[in-house]
Amino acid sequence: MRIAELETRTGLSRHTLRYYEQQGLLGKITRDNNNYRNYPESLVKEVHLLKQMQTLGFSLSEIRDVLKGLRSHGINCAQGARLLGQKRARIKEQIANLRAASRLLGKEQKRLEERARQHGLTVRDQ
Amino acid sequence: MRIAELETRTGLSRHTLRYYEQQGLLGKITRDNNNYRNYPESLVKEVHLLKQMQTLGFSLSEIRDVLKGLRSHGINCAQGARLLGQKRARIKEQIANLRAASRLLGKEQKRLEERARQHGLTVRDQ
DNA sequence: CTAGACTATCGAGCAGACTCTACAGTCAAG
DNA sequence: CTTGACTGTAGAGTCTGCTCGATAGTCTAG
Repeated sequence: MRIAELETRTGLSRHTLRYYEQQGLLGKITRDNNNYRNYPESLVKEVHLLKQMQTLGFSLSEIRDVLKGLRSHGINCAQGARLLGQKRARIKEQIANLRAASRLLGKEQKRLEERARQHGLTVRDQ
Repeated sequence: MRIAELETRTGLSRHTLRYYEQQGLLGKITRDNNNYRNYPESLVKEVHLLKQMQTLGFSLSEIRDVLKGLRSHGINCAQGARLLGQKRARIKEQIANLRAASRLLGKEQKRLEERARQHGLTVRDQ
């Protein structure tokens, strides 16, 4: 597919897509005779994973490593698997962190709601 | 406490601490007669929360709002509580995302391990 | 053959979050 | 009273991750 399609299907701008390619995040993109990029179908999924990992706080270079691992069919499988294992461990940690933060914020939230009530104000959902 | 102590107790550099203050993340810091900052004990905890939230992908300005909310004793309690509620909602979303990502990576990890085995390689933990 | 849509490269610019350097005031110890 | 550790301000520089603009090649329709 061409860049316009990938653009609409991933929600990223062409600028960003080309930037990602340049940063080695998308692997080798083949070109047509006219020098236009020809993205493989599979990239849509990869880009979605990329975005997801990004919202989870992974840096582009970390994501590059993971995607590289996923693409390593035939070679470096063991290494790729190890890398994914590491990322999963980090994700597990993050979940624990999130739970802790949520608990803490929940406690503070309650406190503030209590105070608000004392001030005669009503707490409304936005 | 002075900046050196806060530095060691939070693991942030003095540069970063002053930067955070300048960005309004630490609230109003009082000064001694010599113009040295005098940080309250409570800041240690706040900075820890700050760091935690940051690893969770919150921006400094979002964190500023949350910390402001926590500090709003007496005023804006309702608003602070609402804000915390919003952040918690976002955290909940993130947990769901993380779970999904972990599942996905787990599947890929298995696949790669399988392939590695086929290639006669052993998967070792790092 | 030309207009318009699409594609390409290259380089500049920008926001966020630091990080560092230069220069100067404060203070306790010797 | 000086030295050295500590503190302060101000401003420049860095790195990441985009984002935009200029300029130019390609292709399809009329």
